[in-house]
Amino acid sequence: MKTQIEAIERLAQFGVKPSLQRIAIMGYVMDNLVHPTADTVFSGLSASIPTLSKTTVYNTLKLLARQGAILELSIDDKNVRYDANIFRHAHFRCKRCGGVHDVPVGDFEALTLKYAGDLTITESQLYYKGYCGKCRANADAEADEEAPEP
Amino acid sequence: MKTQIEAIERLAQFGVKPSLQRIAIMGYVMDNLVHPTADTVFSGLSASIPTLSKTTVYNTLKLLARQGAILELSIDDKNVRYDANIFRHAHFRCKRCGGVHDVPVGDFEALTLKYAGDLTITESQLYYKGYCGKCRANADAEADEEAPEP
DNA sequence: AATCAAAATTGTAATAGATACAAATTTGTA
DNA sequence: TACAAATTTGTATCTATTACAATTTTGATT
Repeated sequence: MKTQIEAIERLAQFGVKPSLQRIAIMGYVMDNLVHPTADTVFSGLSASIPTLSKTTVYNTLKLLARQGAILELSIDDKNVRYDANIFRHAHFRCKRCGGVHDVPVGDFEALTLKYAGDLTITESQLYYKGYCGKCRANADAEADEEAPEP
Repeated sequence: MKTQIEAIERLAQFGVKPSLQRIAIMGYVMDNLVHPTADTVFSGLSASIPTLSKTTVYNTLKLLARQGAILELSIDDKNVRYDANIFRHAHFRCKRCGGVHDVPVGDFEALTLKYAGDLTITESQLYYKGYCGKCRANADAEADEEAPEP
């Protein structure tokens, strides 16, 4: 982990007491900005921390999200995904391969401060869905196979 | 169901062949704009259609969403929710009671037409999270009990 | 250093939403 | 009426997540 110190700092910044496991989990999410699931985090760390429990990973990720140290994404129907990039940005999910990508959005900020009736808004997420370049190409190729154009 | 004809029309509009079950499911989602889950739809219909299978409900809702006749919301970590209101609007989820509400958003439109690199965007959803009025009040009351102010 | 309570971690068992799949039924057409 | 295609059903299964009790670690106090 190249950001161990940063992980500890991030924990401190959001009021989370640093333990071996918490530092490792925070560090993993900061190092792997591919929106990992709890299972991915567990798999990635269990080699270096053989005693690590999956429950700890689940609990810690939820704790970190609750404290605001990471983002919890619900863009994936199946798995909750986590993101250490807490700067305002949107997410895209390919409906074919399931890959989740960051999408910078300029005026997202304008939409996030709204107050709607008696609802107190604490966070906001903008999700896009569609097809990534690779899957787009594959889908086109398959469509050609079904109805070949001479 | 007061919108049976509208349900059939909606199915036709999005290229879904009407069957007894599909009409009922489409109609239920149109009549109950509370973002029901598959289980809610099943419970709501199984009285009037005793033979209805839960698998049919899951499959049909997925089909309707795929065809664009309804929206599939992933705002709830636990359950997928469905919305027959296919006009552009945002959603709010209370982190305490789990209730999902509609939030009209004016310039959401501006964010949805973006094209990001090689990503082909087919849909976009804006989610807000926080506390609804009722839960906000309850949370405040509980906070007072813990640290009473004389 | 020794003690002890609080906090954190672990492991197992259970829950529940969703899906796979094959059998049964319905539909539409020849 | 016959028959293939489409739809529905029911059961079994999968898997992400949580509950919970036991164990371990931490940190303060003597």
